[in-house]
Amino acid sequence: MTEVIEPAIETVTIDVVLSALADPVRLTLVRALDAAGDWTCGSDILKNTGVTIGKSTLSHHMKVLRDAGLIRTRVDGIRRLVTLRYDDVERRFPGLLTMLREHGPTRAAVAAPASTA
Amino acid sequence: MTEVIEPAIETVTIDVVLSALADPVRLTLVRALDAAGDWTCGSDILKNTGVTIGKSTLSHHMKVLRDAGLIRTRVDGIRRLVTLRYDDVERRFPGLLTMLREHGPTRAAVAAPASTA
DNA sequence: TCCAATGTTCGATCTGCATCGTACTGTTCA
DNA sequence: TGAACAGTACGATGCAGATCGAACATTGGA
Repeated sequence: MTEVIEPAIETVTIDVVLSALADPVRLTLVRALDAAGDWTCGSDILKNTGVTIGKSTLSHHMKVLRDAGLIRTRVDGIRRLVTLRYDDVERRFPGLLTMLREHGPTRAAVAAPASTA
Repeated sequence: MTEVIEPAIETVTIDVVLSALADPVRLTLVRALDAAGDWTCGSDILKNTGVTIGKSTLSHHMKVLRDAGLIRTRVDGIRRLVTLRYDDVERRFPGLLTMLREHGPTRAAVAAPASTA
């Protein structure tokens, strides 16, 4: 039940949030966490999203998202469960996550793996 | 009165917008254009913001912002006047520009140029 | 006790992009 | 005509960050 340290939402600046969301992989992760709507572990996210990156890279991205105040991490036995800090983020940046939700993933990002070629 | 080509706001994706806003210089430019609220030329923006970059770099940033649907450019004699596509952007990404406006520039970004050193 | 699974940390590498300088275009004005 | 000005285009450079692999820590089972 140990909580991993995270910044208070009031201290998070929009500059950091925008930088965190500017990366396509991280954007995919955030959308996946939003869709899941519940505590999810890293390896499951990789399976669900189909993103093919190493676990060290995933760990790096998670840290960026955590430092940006976007996700919360909880230790549960062998794994780290993460979830979107939806309420916190919506309180500080109203409409931001809603925007991501309504403007779904870009076609290219979705159709990329199994194309007709 | 020639208008420089710009993307239709409906074709602009949030991925591109987030990438455009992730750069601190471009964020400063957007805020400056928002504060100006009117057609402004590039060299004036540099003066007003105190940003110290070459004109070719400024031109590059303007192109990124234009391609992201955030600004509009108009040719006026010897100079290019730019303005924020406020209504367009607010229509497609409600709350985004409001968010930038309310969450003003980070302290570090403001105090940087004229320090005590 | 040992092993497999999940993540983190750290160093190395590689790529994308911000920046610069130069050359060039187009415009205004003397 | 030519000079000055505003901006673009392009190639080169440097740096930040995305990625990887290996080593390590921790936990849960067999």
